[in-house]
Amino acid sequence: MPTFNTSPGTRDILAPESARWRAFQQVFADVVEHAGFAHIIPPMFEDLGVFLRVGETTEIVTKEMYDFDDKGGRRIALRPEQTASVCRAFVEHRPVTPWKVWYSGPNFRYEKPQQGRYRQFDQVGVEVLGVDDPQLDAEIIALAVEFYRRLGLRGIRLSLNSLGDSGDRERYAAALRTHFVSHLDALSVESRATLERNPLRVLDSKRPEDAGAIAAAPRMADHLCDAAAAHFASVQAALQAAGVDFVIDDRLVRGLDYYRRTTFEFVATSLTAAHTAIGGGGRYDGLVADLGGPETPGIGFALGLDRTLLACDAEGVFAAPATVVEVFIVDVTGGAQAATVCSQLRAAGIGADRAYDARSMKSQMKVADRSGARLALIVGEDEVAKNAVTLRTMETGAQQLVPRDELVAQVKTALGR
RNA sequence: GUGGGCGUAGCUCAGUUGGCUAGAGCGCUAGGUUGUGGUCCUAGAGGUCGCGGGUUCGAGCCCCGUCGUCCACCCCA
Repeated sequence: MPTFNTSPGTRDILAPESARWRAFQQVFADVVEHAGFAHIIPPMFEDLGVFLRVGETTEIVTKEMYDFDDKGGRRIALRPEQTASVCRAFVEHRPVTPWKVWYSGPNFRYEKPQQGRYRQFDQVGVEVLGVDDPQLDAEIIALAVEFYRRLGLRGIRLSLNSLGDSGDRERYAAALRTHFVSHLDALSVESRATLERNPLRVLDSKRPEDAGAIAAAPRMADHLCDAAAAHFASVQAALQAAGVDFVIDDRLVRGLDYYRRTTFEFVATSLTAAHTAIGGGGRYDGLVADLGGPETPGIGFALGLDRTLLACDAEGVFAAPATVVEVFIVDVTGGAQAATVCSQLRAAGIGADRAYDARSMKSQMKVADRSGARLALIVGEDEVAKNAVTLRTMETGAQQLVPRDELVAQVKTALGR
């Protein structure tokens, strides 16, 4: 018999981790829905063209796209991120602005997997379309910070930068190219190749040999037009007013070509592996127009679920929630009693489970123990004869006989409800 | 895409210079206790040693390939 495993870069999320994922998404939904964001569920695949707008020099597009031809001859790609899909949805439905949406779900990139990097990876995020106001930039960032706070994460560093308007970005890229070309022999081979594709990305190099040339490179701050500089200053002022700590990092470029003006990134200081960036975002004021819509400003962020949970592990916070089974029914009279009691308790809103296959009491008690239930209900011949059940508190071993018609009430009392 | 480490039971791993029927702990099942879990004791089930070739009298061990996985680079969440 052939056997199968998950495809590379994918995995099964089993309990109790799966419950933790759900709790993570629930906390996020609570935070953003209280801030007026509506849920959007875009499709997991779209026409490849939607994602090509992300930028033709980004690696997401050039080598990581999970794409294929479908049976209708369409060129399809599994979404590598959700911002482009949200913008496509905006152009398709033309909702009134400001349009504030949040999402949660898997994305796909064809990469070589390693810790914190998967071919299918989950993100939660928000997008706002139709608002230029720098106060929104600050509010978006503060929203992410609030979410981290709700998880219990403390070791978060927020890096902030402005990439300027599209004209600024081009002028800066040209200045960088000139600078690095004149220092070509000081650059690593890899960075020389990066320079060909996208001079801004050279700033991201972590190679020690590049440090000198990067330190001497022109600064983005000197290439911002007045409007972009004023916007950036307002964002900083609003963040300070909101009490959000940040550090300006004018080497922060980020991987997506569509970013304009404000960009930011959250780094988990508790993580030591390669992937310490657990979330990021920024403005993408030209993206809606690139997708055939009207000129519409946009801003948003995406937070990586897997990596954020790794950070939670490193800090020992946001543990998986406890089991929902509160009562376990042990029935040594065949199992019919367990069926009745189980459905009675469940109908009363009490988490209940039972054993099967008429196993011995000892064996059923073991299962009860493993289930994590606080209470066991034991049904044997004696109890049936007395029209009662034995209620056992697992932690103490204390037992009492409870008449069947008082069962639900007594269980609730024992559970402290 | 590049480089390196590692693939032996459900899990974590031993396995000597290549040499009897491949082991341990945990977990699982059952019993010790025919009405009681978490501790303890006993027994049992469970493995084509990732897969395919090769070398050899003989391969879990050596060689080649392949797949998977982990780590780093690249890049990013």
